[in-house]
Amino acid sequence: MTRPPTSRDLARLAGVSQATVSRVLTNNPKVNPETRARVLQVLKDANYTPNALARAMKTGRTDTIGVFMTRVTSPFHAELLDEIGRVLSSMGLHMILWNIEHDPEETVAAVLQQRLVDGFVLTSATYDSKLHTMALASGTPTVLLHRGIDGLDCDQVVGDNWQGAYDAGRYLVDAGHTDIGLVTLRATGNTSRDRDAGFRAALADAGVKLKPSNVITVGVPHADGHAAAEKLLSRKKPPTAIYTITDLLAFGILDGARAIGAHVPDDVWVIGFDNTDMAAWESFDLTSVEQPVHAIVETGIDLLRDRIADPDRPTQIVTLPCPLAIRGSTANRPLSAAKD
Amino acid sequence: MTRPPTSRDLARLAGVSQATVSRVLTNNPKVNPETRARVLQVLKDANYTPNALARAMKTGRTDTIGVFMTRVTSPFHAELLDEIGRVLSSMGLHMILWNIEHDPEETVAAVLQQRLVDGFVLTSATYDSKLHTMALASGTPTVLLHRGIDGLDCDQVVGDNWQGAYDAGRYLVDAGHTDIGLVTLRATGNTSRDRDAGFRAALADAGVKLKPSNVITVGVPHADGHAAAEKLLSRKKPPTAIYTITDLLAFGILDGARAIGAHVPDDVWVIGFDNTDMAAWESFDLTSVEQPVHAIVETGIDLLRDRIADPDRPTQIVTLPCPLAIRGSTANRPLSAAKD
DNA sequence: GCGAGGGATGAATACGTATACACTTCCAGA
DNA sequence: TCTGGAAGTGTATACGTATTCATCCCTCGC
Repeated sequence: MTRPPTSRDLARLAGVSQATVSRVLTNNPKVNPETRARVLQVLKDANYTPNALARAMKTGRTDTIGVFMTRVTSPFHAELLDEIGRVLSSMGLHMILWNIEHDPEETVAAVLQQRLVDGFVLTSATYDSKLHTMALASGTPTVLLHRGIDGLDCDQVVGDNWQGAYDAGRYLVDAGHTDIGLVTLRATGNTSRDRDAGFRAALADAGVKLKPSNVITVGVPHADGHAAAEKLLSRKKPPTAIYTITDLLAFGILDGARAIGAHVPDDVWVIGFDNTDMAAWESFDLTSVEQPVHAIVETGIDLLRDRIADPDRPTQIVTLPCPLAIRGSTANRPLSAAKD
Repeated sequence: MTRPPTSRDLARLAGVSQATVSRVLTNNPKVNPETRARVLQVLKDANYTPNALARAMKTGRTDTIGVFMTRVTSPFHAELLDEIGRVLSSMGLHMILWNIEHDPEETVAAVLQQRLVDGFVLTSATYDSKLHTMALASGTPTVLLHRGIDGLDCDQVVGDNWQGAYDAGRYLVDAGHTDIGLVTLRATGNTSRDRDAGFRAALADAGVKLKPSNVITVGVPHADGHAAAEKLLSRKKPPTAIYTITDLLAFGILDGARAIGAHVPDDVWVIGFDNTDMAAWESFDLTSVEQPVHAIVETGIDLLRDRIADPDRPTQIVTLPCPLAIRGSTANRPLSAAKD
């Protein structure tokens, strides 16, 4: 037959009622072992799979999680997405992926209310977006991963960006750097904000002044890091170290340095943020503050499942440490050399 | 009310039947303009969104496409995924993403029959996988993007990998190279096979011998390219050019070269395949055979929609050209130098 | 003035499953 | 012997929407 067989078709074949077939499918204990075996055999012979839509409509559960993300081509986001996919599938959950860069706001708004997922994962919460508000208002369980919103009554799992940035700053200061560059982003979310603020705090605490001319605010692409490095390093007296708030920008900075003949780390140290896989590549060999992607995702999905199971539980905000991964872009060297 | 309002609730509010509300929602012309306006107002006031599951169950269409993919963290795959997401969302379609690396075979098999998507996009078809066979057997419209299966009666859109590889080989030969390295993958799909075979054919046609010791078969990660380059370039008489079948491996090769002090392109030329965004980065500046990602995806999704609309139309196989993007990793230089 | 026909709407049903409820059988306990 | 209840199964219904069919009213043409 061209139409896929339904549980009713198979019930007839097995000589039982549709209800019994359904009970077998849901592992309902109230069914005679012999009957169960017979039905299972029929199901198997017919290569039957329950219609997920009908099941979802009846139970109200779709076993699907909606993920909102941006810039999938960015190395860190790709790793984050990969990890989310891994964890969800290990739990038997499907993933619907929405790229909020591509989807117009009204589309997203409609999607939120369609009840076609059991929960939402937001990875790119920003202060100037209403997405998280709308998601919460929809009544669908929601968790914020990677980026959080302070004070929002919503489960959140984020890295301790401020501390990670502080440690990076402290590390540079301790190595003797006093003329330090900061390539930063306009703070649209807590990540960029804290990665900026924590770093500044470390320098301030150490009494190292951050020259305004050493701070460059850019956009997200690699090319912007490239341009910033050229700008900073083509000065008469360029900074001896540059910290930036994403690995992607750091790669651009390394490239920019290469382009104008500045050597890393001899002429300038470079530190990124995210510790993506690529940071370990020979081309970059980048010191970077690590995002505990695995733990963030694992913890976040757990929180989401807990909330799906019990929507009224108190919200939980988890902050995970971001340790510094040291590599060749900041090879330690004598203090005097750094100051030179 | 805590439960989302249904069309029946709103029908009562508007003083019409549920059927009329439904007619308004589906833009059925057989409804009085005044009634339509009144209903629309009520819908808007209630901020109503139709239940996607119920609608899908009734119409048999979910407006969702299932995408099967691997290695999202690989630059090319990330670009492919991004493009697929862009195109689907521009058509108002949702995307369920399955990573066939993570999902066990039986999970995938079950998914294929659940009718929860209108169509499948397979981007990683391999000869030793049954995925494409199972997808076709499920009766759900399916298209193969990027990787194809020769002779399979299924819509396919692929790059002309063979020609692209041939052109790359020809380009090296024309530049005077005679001692050429090939870093290749075990041919699990048509891409790796053709990117290998086309290159070999170009050399053979030109009478340039490919030394067996110059051919290294590796795995997909960056590190494997790195290792291969070290192996090839640490010889007494290393090849003067290396071609490989993915950009990711090429990046590894560039890194490996850097690691042992070989200079690109003075000591060795390097050519990759995919022409990812990263190939243009200063660190790599990689000559690469371009995959027309945009055209592949756009064409592929069009084919898929056509097939959804008419399942019985003849299958179509589209092959798009893969031009060579030349960059600094193969800067042209005098022939004599190349031979030296 | 009357029937035909079209426009607008409501009532009823179906999609495929899960589940509350009713029913039968059979056995234990009085 | 009778009864209560458990085990197993079937019947009926609901999920929320789209759609067929029937109904009603109004207009138009004769």
